Amino acid sequence: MGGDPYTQALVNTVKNSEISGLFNKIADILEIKNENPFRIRAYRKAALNIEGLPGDIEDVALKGKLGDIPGIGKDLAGKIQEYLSTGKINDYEKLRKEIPEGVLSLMNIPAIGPKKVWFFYKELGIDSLEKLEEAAKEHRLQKLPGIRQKTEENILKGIGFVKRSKGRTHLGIAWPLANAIVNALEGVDGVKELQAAGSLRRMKETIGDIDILVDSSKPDKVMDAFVSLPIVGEVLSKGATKSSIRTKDGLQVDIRVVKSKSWGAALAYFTGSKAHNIRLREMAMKKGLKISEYGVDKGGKRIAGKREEEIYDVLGLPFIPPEIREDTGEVEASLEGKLPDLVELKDIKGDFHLHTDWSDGVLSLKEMSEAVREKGYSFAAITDHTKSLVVARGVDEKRLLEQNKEIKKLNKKLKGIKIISGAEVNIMSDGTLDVSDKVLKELDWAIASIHSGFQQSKEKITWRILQAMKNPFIKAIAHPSGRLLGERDAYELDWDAVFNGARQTGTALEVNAYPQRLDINDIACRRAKELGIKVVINTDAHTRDQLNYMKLGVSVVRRGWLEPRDVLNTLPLEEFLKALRK
DNA sequence: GCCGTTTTCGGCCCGACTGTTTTCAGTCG
Repeated sequence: MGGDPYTQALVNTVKNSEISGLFNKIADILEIKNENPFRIRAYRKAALNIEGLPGDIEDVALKGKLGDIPGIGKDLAGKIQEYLSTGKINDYEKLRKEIPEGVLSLMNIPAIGPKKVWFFYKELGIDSLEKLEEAAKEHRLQKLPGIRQKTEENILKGIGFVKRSKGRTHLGIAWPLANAIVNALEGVDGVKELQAAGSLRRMKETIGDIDILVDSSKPDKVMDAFVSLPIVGEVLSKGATKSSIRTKDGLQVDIRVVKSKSWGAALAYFTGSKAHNIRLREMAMKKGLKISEYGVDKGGKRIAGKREEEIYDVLGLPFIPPEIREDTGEVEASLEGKLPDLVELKDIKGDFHLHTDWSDGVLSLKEMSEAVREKGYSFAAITDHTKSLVVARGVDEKRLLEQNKEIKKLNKKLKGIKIISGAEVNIMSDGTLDVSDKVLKELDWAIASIHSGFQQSKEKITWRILQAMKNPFIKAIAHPSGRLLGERDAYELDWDAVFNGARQTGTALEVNAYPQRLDINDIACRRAKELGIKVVINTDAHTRDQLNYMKLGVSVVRRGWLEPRDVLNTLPLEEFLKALRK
């Protein structure tokens, strides 16, 4: 395993999240114990920075560079070292004896924070979700001062939410929903501007909740319209400038109304990431400026805030696109004038992973071809499943050659679009492909992917992929990690070997834009770019609507800092085909 | 517990909303 930061991030950030998890737990306990809030914040900040570290913390520790991580001083560096060498942090072991694990877990319930957790534990000995639920149902909480019916109800609701919570929602669901909300509120009286912010605007692959920001002279109208939307399942709060609802599907949506003069500052603030905002605020402080969600102040005077660009302007920074606001080097790049010229949807000239009714797709060859032409692309590849994928009615070699002929005929008739005949070839569990070279040779484009044997060893699966890469007709590996967000983890893979293989054989890696896949992910994209490996963004569409997923794929590579030259889809056809010569 | 071209000590972000109060504490982002 090499020491490259991005590969490490992909395969081995286990220690990072273990340590950041422990620091957060320490912070929770200190909070419950009502300790110095700044000490608590120090732990939280350190946890955030460790979680967002682009490499393995063990490597950083080996180089003696722990102190270089923002928020890590002598004490916390010592605790990290202690954990890496002994697997434990002694101080934490002491703290957890004071506050049982079950008590800590109550912090996850909405409406419950450190004060109530401690209060319930101290007064009623409540140390688990179940005990709290029982106490609330028996109205025993109401016997305590400051707790009445409403609080008890909210606690029960919160427990219910935690119990059925499915965790984060993927972009494929959140993105259209946010758009629908924005569209529905656009026409409300007094609304000047309206936009989704938060992790959704940064296009993270999964999001916790949706944040909508509104510039309106009549906030009450916005609030009324918002809580009356048909998607609303429950109104969590409704105020003059801030409201929250939970949709019928359980997704929380927050809305916030600001004045025009604060629009830009609020947009920056609510877009985040938190780590990025902290960096900006720190820079501002050094310049004697103060950034808040309302604007930028200098000596108590407001000097910026109306437009988001102004926030970066006053700091002397070029505008940083939302997708890379993660404090993983974008501030430095901006300072040095080295921000990437990120790929845009309009740069995409084709889609190279499409299914038709020859296998498990819905559209005919002709319908799919016309659908891609409508998307404004000048070329596309049909890549139906091959024979061993029986569940998807994979095509055998004979049918594949027939389809190839059909496509040639179709190309003569169709105007404004060039269809490339291809296939999504199965990588069998023994590393062979289920289509012969003789047939692959007839195709313009073949991608290979794993659809079976997910449980094999890391070495075996890696080897299978490397075998496929060595085949001169395989131009790209489709959905390389095999993960399905919220459903299935990625199979185990030696990513160093996969990246090396891709580089040596000139094989591209796919960014599959299917919302459950988004595979390879943003971090891997950044790694690929560093190594000069090309990526190709494909929708894997089986229907007309799914062609729209391209937007999600583009957002993945944008988060991975990719520029048009890093992405095969941006090339004109001739150059595309030339780039494929292995 | 961290940090430093104002500082090695004394700062460190705070406003909105709810539910309980009768002027405010707790939670959240």
